[in-house]
Amino acid sequence: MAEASTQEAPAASRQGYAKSEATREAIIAAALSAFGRYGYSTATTRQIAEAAGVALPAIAYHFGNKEGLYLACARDIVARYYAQAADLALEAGLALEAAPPPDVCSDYLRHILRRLLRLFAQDEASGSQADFVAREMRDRGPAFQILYDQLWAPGVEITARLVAGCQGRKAVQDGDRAEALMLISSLLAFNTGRDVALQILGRPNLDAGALNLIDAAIDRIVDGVAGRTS
Amino acid sequence: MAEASTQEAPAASRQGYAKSEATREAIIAAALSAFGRYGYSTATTRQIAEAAGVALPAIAYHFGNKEGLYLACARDIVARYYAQAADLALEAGLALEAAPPPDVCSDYLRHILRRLLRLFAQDEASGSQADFVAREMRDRGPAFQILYDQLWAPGVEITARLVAGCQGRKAVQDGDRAEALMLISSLLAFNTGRDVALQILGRPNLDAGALNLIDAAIDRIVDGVAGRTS
DNA sequence: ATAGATATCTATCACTCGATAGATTTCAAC
DNA sequence: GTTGAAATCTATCGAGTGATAGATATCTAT
Repeated sequence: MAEASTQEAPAASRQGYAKSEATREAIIAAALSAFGRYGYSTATTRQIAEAAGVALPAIAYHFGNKEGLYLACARDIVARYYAQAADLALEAGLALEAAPPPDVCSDYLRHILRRLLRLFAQDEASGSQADFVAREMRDRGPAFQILYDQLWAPGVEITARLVAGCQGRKAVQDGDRAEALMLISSLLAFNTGRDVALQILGRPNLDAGALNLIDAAIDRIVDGVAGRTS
Repeated sequence: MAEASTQEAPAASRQGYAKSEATREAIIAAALSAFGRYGYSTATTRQIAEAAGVALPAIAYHFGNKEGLYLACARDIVARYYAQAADLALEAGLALEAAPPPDVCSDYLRHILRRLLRLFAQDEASGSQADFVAREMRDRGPAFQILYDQLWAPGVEITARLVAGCQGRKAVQDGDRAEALMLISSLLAFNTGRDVALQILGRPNLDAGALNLIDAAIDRIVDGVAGRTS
């Protein structure tokens, strides 16, 4: 038995089945989808194993137990995120050091929110990841601290700094954080509540037309935050 | 056995234990809290029975089964809502018939959103109800259709009509519905995500000061929707 | 008081869950 | 080839779930 429960993959394999790493990734992909859709306690390990095309004990072998798999998913999300969206956040963070004028800040804010919307509405995989994170922020599971510390809190803080910048301030106040939370939360209507949103908008899916519609809504809301007439 | 599974309470009791109705209400209260906090499949009937101070089979007796209890909770929420918040919605609906000027519409919008915020942030009971509804809108459980048809869709539509009115239009467009969804969803940050919001705002609870902070954020966002400089 | 419907309880069933013991297969090193 | 570690599987366990059978307690009508 390779002790894989706490952190790492069972070491660089020089023996055993060749597809070990592929199995690991298949399990994580299936788990992300299942946990994102059904939550930690409702998603079952059998369900995940079947979706991944492996037998049940493969999960225990690679991740120790259900919670280990859940944590592995969280770490995977964080890693993917840093390889995917960190560039924009970093750029905005650097730009903010120079205390840019309000219109630059509101442009950044618009860009970040649009990017976030597409992250939510995008392909199945990204949607699952966003679902996973959003769910964890609500129903504090075992991965809460990881995702809060490494994704949610930094994301809200950057957004809050942009909100403050929109109003010509450099220091972030609690009101900015409240607005940042509300901005991000407003986009969750199209992630978490995608089906309901589609039903209300009377559309079969979030196509380009729907995204444009929502982009326009983002623009108006950001205008309000920035105190500007559209 | 009184067949109570599908709809009604076991008829006006003229025999049997006197506290029957009180038991029923205690179970519903406990169930609302448990379902709101943990969701349909994670909340257990034993947990609910214990919290209600009754034995397990009391649930089956009064509500048929777990799903029956869940549906009874949903109907209870709808009933409470109509007795509680329908006045404001009705008033706004009536006022809208007269195609009021934008500033009147945005005032209504502000009032409704503030009321909604307090509904979310209020006492334990109201919070549980809001949790229940929000959860059902995401994780379509057995009560989805009831709550969608009787609460969510009408609420979004009224909000969308106010958004349209803010922009001087009487006819509701899809963009208005998108904005309405986002406005409501933004408030969910303080219901669904209450703990995270408190942590980010660095406050122990949603007291008057916090509410004022959020009210100000609502004002700015509504200003944006109305296309008005604050 | 007592009969009968109503309401509640104790005890238990069948099932699903996460976990794991133990057999089996794969693959690189020799 | 043979060997041994790594990876995967089949089969099963104990705990917890929703449900229910059947006994018991309560209250109203007579």
